[in-house]
Amino acid sequence: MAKMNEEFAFLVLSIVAEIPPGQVATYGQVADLAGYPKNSRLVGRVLHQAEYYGDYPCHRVVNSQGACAPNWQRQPELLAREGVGFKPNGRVDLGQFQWQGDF
DNA sequence: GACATGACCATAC
DNA sequence: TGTATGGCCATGT
Repeated sequence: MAKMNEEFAFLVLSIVAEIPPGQVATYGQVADLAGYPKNSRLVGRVLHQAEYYGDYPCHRVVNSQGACAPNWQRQPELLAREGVGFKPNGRVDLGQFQWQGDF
């Protein structure tokens, strides 16, 4: 498919690709950087299709709670491999690993 | 074309 | 602090 605004998708993917290893970004953050602070849902949409668009570190994007995709078991594993630490509750420590690359 | 769903976020109580 | 509600937009049926 990939019929959504490629502009938005490209921005999101570009931002995701700019996330350094060992760090993560939230959907809202990526959406804001992409210029659509309200379209955080579309970020998830794009990320879901990210592999369709190409190879992007979509696993470095988590929700506001620092939790990974509900049905994506691979994500925490990839993040852990990147060096991202997880809390006992299974969520990423945003206060320590959230990407601050654009502020 | 309309309805329901979703890898969500922000606000309100 | 935790739950509840509204809003945004694309996708699939």
